[in-house]
Amino acid sequence: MNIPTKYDPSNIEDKWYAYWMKNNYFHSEPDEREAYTIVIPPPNVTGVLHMGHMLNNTLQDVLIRRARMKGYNACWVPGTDHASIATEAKVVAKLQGEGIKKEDLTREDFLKHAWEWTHKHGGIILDQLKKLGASCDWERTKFTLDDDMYESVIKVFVDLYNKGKIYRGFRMVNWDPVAKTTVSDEEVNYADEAGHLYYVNYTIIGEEGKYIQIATTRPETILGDTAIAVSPENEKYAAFIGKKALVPIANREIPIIADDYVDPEFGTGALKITPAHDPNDKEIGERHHLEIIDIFNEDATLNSNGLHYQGKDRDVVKKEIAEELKEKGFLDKIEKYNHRVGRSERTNAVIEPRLSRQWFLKMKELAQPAIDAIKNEEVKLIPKKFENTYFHWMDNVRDWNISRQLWWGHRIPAYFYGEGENDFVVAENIENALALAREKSGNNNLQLSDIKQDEDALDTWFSSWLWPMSVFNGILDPDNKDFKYYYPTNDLVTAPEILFFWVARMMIAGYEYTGKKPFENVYLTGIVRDKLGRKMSKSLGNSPDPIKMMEEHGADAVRVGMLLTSPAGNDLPFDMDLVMQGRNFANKIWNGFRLVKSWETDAKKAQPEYAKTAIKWYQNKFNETLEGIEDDFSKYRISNALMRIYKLIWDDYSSWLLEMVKPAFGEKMDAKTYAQIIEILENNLKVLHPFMPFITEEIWQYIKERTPETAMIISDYPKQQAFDEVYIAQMDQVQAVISNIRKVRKEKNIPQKEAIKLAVLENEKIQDEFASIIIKMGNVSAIEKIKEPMDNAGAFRVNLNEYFIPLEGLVDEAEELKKLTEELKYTEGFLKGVQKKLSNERFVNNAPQKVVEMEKKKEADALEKIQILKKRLGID
RNA sequence: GGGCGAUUAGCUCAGUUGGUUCAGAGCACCUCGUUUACACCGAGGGGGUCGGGGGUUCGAAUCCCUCAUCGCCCACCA
Repeated sequence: MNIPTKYDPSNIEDKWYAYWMKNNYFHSEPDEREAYTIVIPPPNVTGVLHMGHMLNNTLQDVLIRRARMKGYNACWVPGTDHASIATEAKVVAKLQGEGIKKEDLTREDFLKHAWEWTHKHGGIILDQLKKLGASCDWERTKFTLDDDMYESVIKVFVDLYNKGKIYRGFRMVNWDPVAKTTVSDEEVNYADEAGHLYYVNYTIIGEEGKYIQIATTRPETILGDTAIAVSPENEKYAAFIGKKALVPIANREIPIIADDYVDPEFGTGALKITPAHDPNDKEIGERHHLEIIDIFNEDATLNSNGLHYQGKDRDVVKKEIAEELKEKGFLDKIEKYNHRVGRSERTNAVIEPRLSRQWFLKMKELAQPAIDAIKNEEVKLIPKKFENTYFHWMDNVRDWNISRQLWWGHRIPAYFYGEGENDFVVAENIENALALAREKSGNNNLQLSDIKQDEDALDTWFSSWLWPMSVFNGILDPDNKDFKYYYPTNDLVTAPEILFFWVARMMIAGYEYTGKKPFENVYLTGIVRDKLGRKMSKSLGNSPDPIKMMEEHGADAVRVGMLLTSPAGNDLPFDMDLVMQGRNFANKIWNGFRLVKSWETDAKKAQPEYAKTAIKWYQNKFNETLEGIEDDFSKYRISNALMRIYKLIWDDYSSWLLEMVKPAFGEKMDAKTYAQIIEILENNLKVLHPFMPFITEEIWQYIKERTPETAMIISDYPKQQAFDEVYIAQMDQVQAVISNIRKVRKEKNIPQKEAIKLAVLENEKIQDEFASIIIKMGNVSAIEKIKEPMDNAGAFRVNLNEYFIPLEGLVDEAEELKKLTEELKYTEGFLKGVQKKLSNERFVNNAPQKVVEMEKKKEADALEKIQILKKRLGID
């Protein structure tokens, strides 16, 4: 067999993914084992894989593969999200490129285009995940617009409506009067712009000659005023509260109210309230049940409420109305004033806040179980620091605006049968709606053609909040086998940005519909950034192409690169160097395997002492590491766990164990050692498999016979066994001795090939058991025990043992003395510190016994060391 | 403006209830090395008054106060 010196993942990775698929290892069906379930955060159906997905899905795959190997029935449900806003925007843009306007299409035609688009681009991202090695149960792939998923959403809407949780109300939207459309918050750019503050007097009814002065940047909205608000703490206006004022020009009477929102220090301390045209005014209006007067048309010209300004643009009106106010004596003064103005990203038009009728879900009560769940740790957020943010948001949760003015999505199942505000019913389908409508209206002559479904679609999150339930059909058929088996799921891996949009809402829905949490642990990843700390984005062009990266360096290398510096909740400063580190690691593993593979065995040969010792040590070390990894995983310190196995394989296994047991050149290895090394290698691979699935599966085939029932991916994870810490510590000493020998070799230019002698002062405490290791690794011809320090030798001390390497003619005595003197000086200083501590009564009395004992041992050791050093220096 | 969090080696980060191994890891860096797995390597090495200041304590990277700087979320003030 000819194994290349460099590991080449390019063919290997696809080969094994195909093999795993062929043998259906990813698929899960309920059985007697305990389930371990993850539902994927569904990516946009037409999206492409970016670095954020890479991180997120690598983590999920690590968790699922580990669970699978640990004997759980592991199920990772993949799927995609219809992403109404993003997808509809893409389809609209695509149609526009073809000269087709959305307004010219019927809903049905538009949706046809949208489905075409979805089928063309949909699911690409899922295929890309396969390249990464994601072991999803592809047979369970779901799309949020699948029929059953759609039905679940509608069922939930109807149910919540019937429970009185869903209502129609008004919401301030960002209205672009040029494009005549709403734009999302993300599409509004705020900037400071120069403007004016107008001081206007409103006369008070019944108080002859008295007026209340307000300051406003928008005098044109005066015609929509329905109140004047002052701070309840503001004594200046206390007498006016409850009275009425007259709106200038319009000559309407409006109440003077008290509201905490008003800052008594700003402007005049009195605020005109225009609920139809300002988000804050709207809220104040709701608190005080104020009238709403909308004065604008779609293009921001004034409507009939604008009186004689009807038909004129808002900016024109601003100037003209200021003039009129001035003429009539209402305008006190105009000040220059800079304020923040929002402009539409698309048209640069000044955004007009506009009231729009929307569907809302009442959140306050629904949210309570989700708050409690985090409080009593039924659901854990990892890292914990997000809990504060979570509570802050949940405690102040607002009603959820669940309608979107889009076609691509779940159409709101509300059916209108008349023009009245309440002439609608909510039902799963139009037939039920008709029956309900007849009942509600009392009109039995209503026909299907008389009722019209709401045009709007639901917010995408209104479908994804059901995801952990609906992927198992838990909404439509809560008693089904799958749902009962897999739900609640175990871990959720997602980004903190959607903690509220998604995670919190899934919890809300979970408790509302099952009474159970949807998942146990929420692992929140960070944002993948570039080296300069910038968020990776298309527009910056700083995001590497993950597919290309995996093709060039292997998915294993990329996975390692992603995980190496990604503690939970921290941003991940991505650097290609990390992938290189992953690639180098793969190569290291590969070559370690090549070495083992190259050894020939001799069944008649007895196991040498050094091999026996080395293997005993490694097995202890392995179990110590395994314990650490278990601990890391229990705390979701995934990168730490990876670092442990990285160091175990690179340092302990490759640099130490393999070198320790390596047979001399031209010699064969004893069969027992070889068999043990193979077992060790296999266990290493198993622990590594969740992180680097491909290379481990590849190497495994050379050391085990492969049948469909025995693949690395479904092998048993090593069980952690007891280990001897003392034995590990003893080997640490041995390794320190070997390092010191190498150091002396380096200083004195003695090549490793040249055997040296080693002497150790008789008082040594290290067992002879380890001598064979020192002899082999240090290329020592013999270890001699001596009674007196040796001259003309390279000397070093490990703990309280002093070693000498005879170096006739190579030793600079003056240099040696200097080193010894320095060491003595340091140790004496150390001793002084320890003794000072121990002579402090308060320390001895207050510190725990264990700590005091430790200090005493330090003191004794230091004293002994000082004696040794002094002896060497000839001081007695 | 309100809330939350951070600041430890050149970089990215550990450091679990204050006390063994408390100043660590990986990468980067420096020196030497083509020795029979690997130069995508080996061996050895240097590097931090734990952001500044003050306090509590026998003892502080760890607890408290304060200042500075930086992030995130929310509201973005007539």
